[in-house]
Amino acid sequence: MADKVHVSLPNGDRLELERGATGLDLARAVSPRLERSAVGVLADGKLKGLREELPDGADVKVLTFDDPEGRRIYWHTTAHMMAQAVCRLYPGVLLGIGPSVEDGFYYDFDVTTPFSPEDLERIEKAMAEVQSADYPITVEVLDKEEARRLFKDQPYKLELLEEIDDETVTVFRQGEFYDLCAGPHLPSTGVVKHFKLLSVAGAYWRGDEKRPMLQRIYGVSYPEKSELLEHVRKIEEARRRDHRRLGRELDMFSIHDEAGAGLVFWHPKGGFIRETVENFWRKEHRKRGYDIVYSPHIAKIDLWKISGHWDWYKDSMYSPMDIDGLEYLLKPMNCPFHILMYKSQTRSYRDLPLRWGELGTVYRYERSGVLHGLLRVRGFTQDDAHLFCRPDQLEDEIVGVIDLALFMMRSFGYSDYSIMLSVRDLQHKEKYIGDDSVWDNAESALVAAMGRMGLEYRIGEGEAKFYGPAIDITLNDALGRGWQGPTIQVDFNLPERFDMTYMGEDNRPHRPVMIHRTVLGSMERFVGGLIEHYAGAMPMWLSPVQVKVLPITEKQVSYAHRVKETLAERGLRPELDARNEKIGYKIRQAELEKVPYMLIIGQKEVDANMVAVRKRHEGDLGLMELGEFIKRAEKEVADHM
RNA sequence: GCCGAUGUAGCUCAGUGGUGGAGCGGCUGAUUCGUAAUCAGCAGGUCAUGGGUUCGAAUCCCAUCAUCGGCUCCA
Repeated sequence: MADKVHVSLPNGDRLELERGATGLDLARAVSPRLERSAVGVLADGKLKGLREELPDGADVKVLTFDDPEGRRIYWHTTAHMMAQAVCRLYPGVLLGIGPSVEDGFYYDFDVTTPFSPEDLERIEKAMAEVQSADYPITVEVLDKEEARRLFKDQPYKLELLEEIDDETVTVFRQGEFYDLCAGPHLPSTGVVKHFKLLSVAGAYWRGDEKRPMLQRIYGVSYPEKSELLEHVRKIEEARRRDHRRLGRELDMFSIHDEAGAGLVFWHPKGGFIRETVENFWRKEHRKRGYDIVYSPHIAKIDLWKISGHWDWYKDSMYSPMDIDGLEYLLKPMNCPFHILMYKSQTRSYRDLPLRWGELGTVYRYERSGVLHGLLRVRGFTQDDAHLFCRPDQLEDEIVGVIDLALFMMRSFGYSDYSIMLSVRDLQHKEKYIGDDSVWDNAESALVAAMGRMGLEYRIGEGEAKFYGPAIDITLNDALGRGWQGPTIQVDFNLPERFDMTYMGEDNRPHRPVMIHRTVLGSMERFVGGLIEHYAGAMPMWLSPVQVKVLPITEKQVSYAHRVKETLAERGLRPELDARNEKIGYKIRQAELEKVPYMLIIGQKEVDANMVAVRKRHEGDLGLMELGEFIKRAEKEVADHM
């Protein structure tokens, strides 16, 4: 047997190492820097720890914290360190699971008394001891019987153990701590440099609300202190942008105990934003061949029995109300109404496609614990639309919807998004309604549509609902956070249930395809998202107040008033602050209100018949003719800046 | 709905069993001021709601409602 092994690096280089060489040896051979920053290895696509032996002939990549997989190893080990600390402080604690997540890690514990924020500090201190002890992290392979004995006092671990198919399992040890874990992990606990525990919350064991509630501690860790500080700064930035806070401070909306949780009151300023969004939405839909319809807020329960919603979603619908001895429901969605309208006359193949949009207000019962500002409410207005088309029109319609969706996103300043196509699980075709060929055609129409538009997307196999494939777009906002954006859902079910038809060229009835789609989601959620995206500083076209006219003393008030009138006549939205306050005070207030422009009017401006322009966040732009400022402002409005 | 925390003036918060406070905001007055807070005075509270313990409750106990962080859920 040769005493050397060879591995290939990502850049194509081949490297010769002693047989038995580990990832750590490899990193050392490449560079001292890599040796310091290495956290794991990807060998032929499989994650390995740095202490594991490298297979001969493998394609290997040394992972650092900068690789997503490397980060996960780093965080996973930090989770173990936290568990070790918790075990030291709370003897008898039962361990749940402790994985890495998107931006950090957590570990679930079953403890008699829940953790308090002060406990987190104690646990951090104990973690620091684990860190400085720099325990080597070792792995051993046990057969299940040995593992059962090892974890005899850890019922949650025993449960996990029974679900593992292999005959053997791996256990990772660091100091006195050991955990059932697939790994991999860092070579020792000293590798983790900077960590912080962020929050504690209840979480059901295995996410099942019928199982015990465990205490989950979330945390994050980084190799560099500056990265940890940046992480904390980002959390604070998110707090600063919270639409609930900004919504109150900027007088946009309110929610009242007296009226009920999850029910939104739009104040004039928030109402303005919503109105502007809605008007823009209507105009764009008209341009693209949509008709706009209206439907009632309540209807007989039978309608939702036919649609199937009553069976599926009874628990999140409000109780029926009795009207003349018949049961009526507050509508949780608009689609049955649009279907009734469709069926109000015989449709010809020549009528299709029909595109009907509605800003439809719906009510859904959301459990009390999930309500959240504008983002999760009990009454909301969907920017709903239903398209009814022939199967051969599906692809074109999908292209049209995606194009509209992306146009709308761009118009509101979202340039970063990702797309998912949800299709059937081919292993379980029986779960889906509709013929195979209908599904095949629809799925390939969606694929073709995205191909035509040159879009990149992920495929979510088995993610489709039982009634049809879908396209979902996730937006990333200014902080890089994901938001649910446009959704496009093909539906084979409702046309069937309502027996919708159109007369074909062959003079026989055919089944139309139905597409549900929303581009903004709901007005509540969308405006809430906009507030956070722009941190409350809305662009000109969406700003309820665009210009604050600020006279320096009483002497300039009448001139300032004329300036304001002129702006208003040009269709801009000015406000005059003629209060008896110093100019610094008025400016400060206008800045806090996030008004895009301030026009400061002193004696100098009156004498010169000019205005001094100040831009939000930027400061003094100097003197301008009023006409010049108006041109600038109008351009900004038109460009959606 | 579940676990935990919280609820005091419009807002942010102090007040741990003995006569409810501050700053900001509001109102009034003075000041007439040049790019992020002028000064003074005044008003403003069923201490979330309901019950209980106590001579006495913002404070201790119970219930309810709501909010916050998560979990679960989201047609």
